[in-house]
Amino acid sequence: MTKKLNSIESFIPCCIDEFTEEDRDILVSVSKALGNEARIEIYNFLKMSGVCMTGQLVDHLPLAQSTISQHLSVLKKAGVIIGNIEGTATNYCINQERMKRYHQLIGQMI
Amino acid sequence: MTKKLNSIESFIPCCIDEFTEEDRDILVSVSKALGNEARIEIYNFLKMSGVCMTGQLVDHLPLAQSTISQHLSVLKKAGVIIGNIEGTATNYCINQERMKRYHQLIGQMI
DNA sequence: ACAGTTAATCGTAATTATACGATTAAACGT
DNA sequence: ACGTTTAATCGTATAATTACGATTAACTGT
Repeated sequence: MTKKLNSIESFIPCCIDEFTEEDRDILVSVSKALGNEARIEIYNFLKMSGVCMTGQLVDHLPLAQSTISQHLSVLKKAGVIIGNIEGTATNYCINQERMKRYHQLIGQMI
Repeated sequence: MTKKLNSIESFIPCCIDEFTEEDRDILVSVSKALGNEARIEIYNFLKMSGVCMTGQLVDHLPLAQSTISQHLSVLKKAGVIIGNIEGTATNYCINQERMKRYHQLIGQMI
């Protein structure tokens, strides 16, 4: 008898574990955001520079401006980075809190 | 002047950072492997049970046996889990070493 | 008001991921 | 030897991701 579900939406975690729905969401979304070479590179560049504008990333990476903007959007949606609009530019920086939480959750998984 | 590269293969990290090529690879591949709800669920189930067979996961998750086998393959390729063939069954467990290293790398990123 | 700068969004093509059922392969029990 | 059990692999459909150029939107400076 095979299962019919085409998605994982209906997961009811049957085993008692220490993760809330929100924890799971952080784990999946942050992992997904970090699971790409360009985004890891963006993250590290951001970490080194503290804060930087999209333009600097465009200069640094061999990718189109629109592609980098898309990657920044993914990182932002996952809460990994924060963007502050300053005039015509946008300054990005790492969301330390979110990353600390992610680090903690990975720690709990070991 | 737009860039022509269609991939990120040729990245030469221009900023001095503490990550080796291998570190980056661990970060990307483990993140990618964990960036999926079904695989997080598999991971947690594996963590709770210590060791388990594919069959137990098939019973636990609302997914086809082939799909779960595919997810296990992704986790295995990323080094997140280890599979031991025992007769007709395969016993999976978490690769503690790999996860510890990943945890450490995430820590370095904060 | 208007040209310039910066980044986001749109439209789209190509690739990769996710899911399934069916089949195959390997080891076990009788 | 033969059927059973268990998990991997194959073939394939659909969805999501990744990349691009073009366009749009918003703020600056003159």
